[in-house]
Amino acid sequence: MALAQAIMTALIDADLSGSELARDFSKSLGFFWNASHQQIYQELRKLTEQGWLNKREMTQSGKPNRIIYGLTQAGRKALAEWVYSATKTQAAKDELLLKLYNLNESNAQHLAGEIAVRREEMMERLYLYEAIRRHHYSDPLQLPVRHKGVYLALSSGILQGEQFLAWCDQALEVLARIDAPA
Amino acid sequence: MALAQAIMTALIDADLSGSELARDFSKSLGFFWNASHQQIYQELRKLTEQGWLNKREMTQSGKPNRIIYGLTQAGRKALAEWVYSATKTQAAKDELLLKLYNLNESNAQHLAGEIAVRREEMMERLYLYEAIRRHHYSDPLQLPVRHKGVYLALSSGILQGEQFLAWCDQALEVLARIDAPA
DNA sequence: ACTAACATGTAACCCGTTACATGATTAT
DNA sequence: ATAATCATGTAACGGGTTACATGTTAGT
Repeated sequence: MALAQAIMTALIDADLSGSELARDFSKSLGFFWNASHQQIYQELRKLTEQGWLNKREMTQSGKPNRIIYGLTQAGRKALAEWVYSATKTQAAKDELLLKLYNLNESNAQHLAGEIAVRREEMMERLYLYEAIRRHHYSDPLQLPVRHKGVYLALSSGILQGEQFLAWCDQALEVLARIDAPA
Repeated sequence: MALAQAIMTALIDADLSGSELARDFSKSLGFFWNASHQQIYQELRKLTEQGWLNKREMTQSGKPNRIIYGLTQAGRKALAEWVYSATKTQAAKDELLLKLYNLNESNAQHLAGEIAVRREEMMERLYLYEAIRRHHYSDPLQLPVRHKGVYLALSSGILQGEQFLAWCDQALEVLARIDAPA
């Protein structure tokens, strides 16, 4: 949908190689935007051809050479303009909700188990988010403007996560009251 | 991802035509699972070939004939088994969060406007959810088991929506404090 | 030498979206 | 008659996922 802009956004502050980008997309920015390394390499080629990124090879001792990508002036301009374009959204799809539509006495405990696992995973993710917030965004009012935006995105993740925990608790309570079949 | 199961789930209680399914997928179940009519017709064909759905033509006075689909025994069995399979999740992708990573003095008011619009849309959606809850799920403890699952899915939507409103308020406050460039 | 990990890719497939097509009925 | 709507589709395209491919370096 907007992988190009996601990559360019990741390159605002620092030039990165494909593998570094892939790693970032499974962390920070990746909390809100997933991308596999295959997608990333393909998009990097397109963006370079388009003149929005430039690349340079970096010889490393002890590692294969990396190709470092950076935003061109044209790239920064395109990214800044994109902010004003129509904003696309892709709603989440979670098979768990669909499965709940199929709830019955037999599968209630199984679904409760799935929810319990999800709850744990979200707890871990929230610890991570909170750690980032504490270390980098403890005083939101003092942040430079752009970082306030990043802080809001992080906030969104934290609020969503907390809401999810509350929902899990409610769901587990409901499911626990359903008697197994005779 | 699981369009087949989404369609079968919609057919648990009642046999429906393609167009009715398409309408449902822009309402109730569709709150959690989007699908266009093109997808639905294609999937209906596959599911019928597979023996999970049967179809019958219904002559209507005053409308073109509709083809009504219903679950077969094999279909119900497959759906019940699917509940125990690995649960896939597709995280939401919202360009708005990405755009916030690009926040600056110039675009802050534009982004605030976008968030205000989103807030309104979510308010409307929440009114709808709440209306459904009041009319059909006012006493969750007394619901038949399967409907308790549906109620939990609805609950999830409501909690998510309320969380989103809270986030919008927070974001609008932060953005309002950013001074426009000279 | 051999294995594991790193870095960069290519190819095939699936699914969802957009655009287009067809026939039938109702309203004007 | 004609336009608008309903119902059911088909075709082309694009993005994402999965699987596979290749070369390099570090560790043993």
